[in-house]
Amino acid sequence: MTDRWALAPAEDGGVEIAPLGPDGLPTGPVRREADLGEAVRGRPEVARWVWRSTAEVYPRLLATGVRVERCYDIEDAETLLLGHEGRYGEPRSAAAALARLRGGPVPPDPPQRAAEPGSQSSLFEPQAVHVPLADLVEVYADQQRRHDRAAHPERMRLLTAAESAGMLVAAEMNRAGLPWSAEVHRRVLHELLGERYAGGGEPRRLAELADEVSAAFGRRVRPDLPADVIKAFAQAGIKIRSTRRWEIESLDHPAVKPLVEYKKLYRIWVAHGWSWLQDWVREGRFRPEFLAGGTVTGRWVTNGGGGLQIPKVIRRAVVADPGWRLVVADADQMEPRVLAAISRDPGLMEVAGRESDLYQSVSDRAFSGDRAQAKLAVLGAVYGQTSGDGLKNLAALRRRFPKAVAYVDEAARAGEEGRLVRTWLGRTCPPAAGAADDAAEEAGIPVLEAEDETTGGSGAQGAREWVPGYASSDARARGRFARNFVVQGSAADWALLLLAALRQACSGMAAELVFFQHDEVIVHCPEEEAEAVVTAIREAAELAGRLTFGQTPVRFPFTTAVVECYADAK
DNA sequence: AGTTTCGGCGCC
DNA sequence: AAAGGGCGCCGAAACT
Repeated sequence: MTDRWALAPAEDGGVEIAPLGPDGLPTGPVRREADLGEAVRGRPEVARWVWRSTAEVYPRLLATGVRVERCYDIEDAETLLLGHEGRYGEPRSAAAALARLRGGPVPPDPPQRAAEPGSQSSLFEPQAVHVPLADLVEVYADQQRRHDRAAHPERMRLLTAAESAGMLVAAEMNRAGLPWSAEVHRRVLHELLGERYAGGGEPRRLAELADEVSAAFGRRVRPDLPADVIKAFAQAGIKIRSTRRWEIESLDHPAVKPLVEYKKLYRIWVAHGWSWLQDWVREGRFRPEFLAGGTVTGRWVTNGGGGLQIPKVIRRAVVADPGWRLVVADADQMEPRVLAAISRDPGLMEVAGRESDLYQSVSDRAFSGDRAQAKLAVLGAVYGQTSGDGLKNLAALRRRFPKAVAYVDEAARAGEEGRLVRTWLGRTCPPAAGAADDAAEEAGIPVLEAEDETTGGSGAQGAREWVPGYASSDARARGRFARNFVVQGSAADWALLLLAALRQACSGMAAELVFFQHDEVIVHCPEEEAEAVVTAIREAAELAGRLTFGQTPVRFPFTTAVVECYADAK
């Protein structure tokens, strides 16, 4: 069961396949077959399929009813390996990797295309450069050798395997879709926003709130225009820098209440209103296009429909099919648990070794029981808070959990200095653009930004004014980024292993993974499978912890809920 | 007229 | 009281 085979769809619609040996090179001749689905379906003994791009191949396999257990995505691995080697920005396509191997001219990557409502256009990547199987396997064999040269070869192998598994999960989720009741969604919209008026203008409730805002100012004000709102407050003798809610809310003015309410509802209307429903929900499913590893930290993104930003009130529209349930599972305090696992801070590991509320335990030890302060301190340490109560709390945290804080401090310092920063499994933070520039600026030397090639480098168009303190604030921003990167990214490493294990556990059931959001997963399953799924999630979480971080006392508990409606999960 | 950036806010 | 990390999305404003 250790068979690995390489696969490449041929340009004429057939498929090329070849068995691979331990070195990653073919052990037999490349075979051509007419049908992609049959080629895979007829070889259940293959334990891992090696291909250029999961997004190219797997949706087509799924469309013919074929699932695979494991794969290896060469272009994804190329991206991770290049990053690890400090070569961010080099073209990552298989064609480029092949050209580097052979010393030829390296082709730039084809441009990405945006998703369009209702289509799965970008999944098929028709613009990608075709690489024949005989060439593709050379790239693969070379990548195997490059894993050996990584800082931690075993972890790097786990990373590329895990992200390939994530891509299988993403493709399967894209196919399944999130169960969505358009009827419930419309009911929620009507309750919140009132009737729609003909002509596509604001619904009744928004129009009323806009009138209330205008009445409070004594003149016509459009609450959706920040410039208009700032001017209106200025005329009322109140200076504000922006119209952000936290800045508005503290003001003493009769317009505040309807304005804040307007902003909240306006957001629902424009981002998840009737036109969103029209664009993104088909046949009882919302299909955000999940993209594994879509961010530098390894978190996923969705392409289209704002799939990872579904407002809480709109989650009432996520409803299981009749007789089915949603198992909604949320990792408890994932980021501080991951920080415990990667920093090996004894105190934090002890706290994270229990399943009980981690923030409460931290507050008992360092914040005299004030959970809110403890949570603020932990998140501040992870996000790089630099002012306010955060600093005071950070000092308390540092006294009790010195290794944990030192770990993120060191990441921040490395980031500021432009050194490579990696997650636990080896995903590497891109070096900040202009790191060298900033070093120069700190020495007081004005620096020009990179010049636009199309201007021929003649003008001062790209010049940046030199401002005292500017460069160091930029460096600090890179520090915050790197500080967060090691925690958020290592959490993403762990989450990939979790998904892979959960997918494996569900493979014999009707249950399907339908949603994943950083530390939260939803499985859609027949009611009678729900308890088995809950168990599978718990076991997958612990397995992922061991696989990712090795021997560690840190636990990764989940809060799970078996519900018919997503909104009932919390 | 078409494209890019900005402001604001949703989620974690 | 004041504001730190990662994203996507929308309309308006600011550009070419």
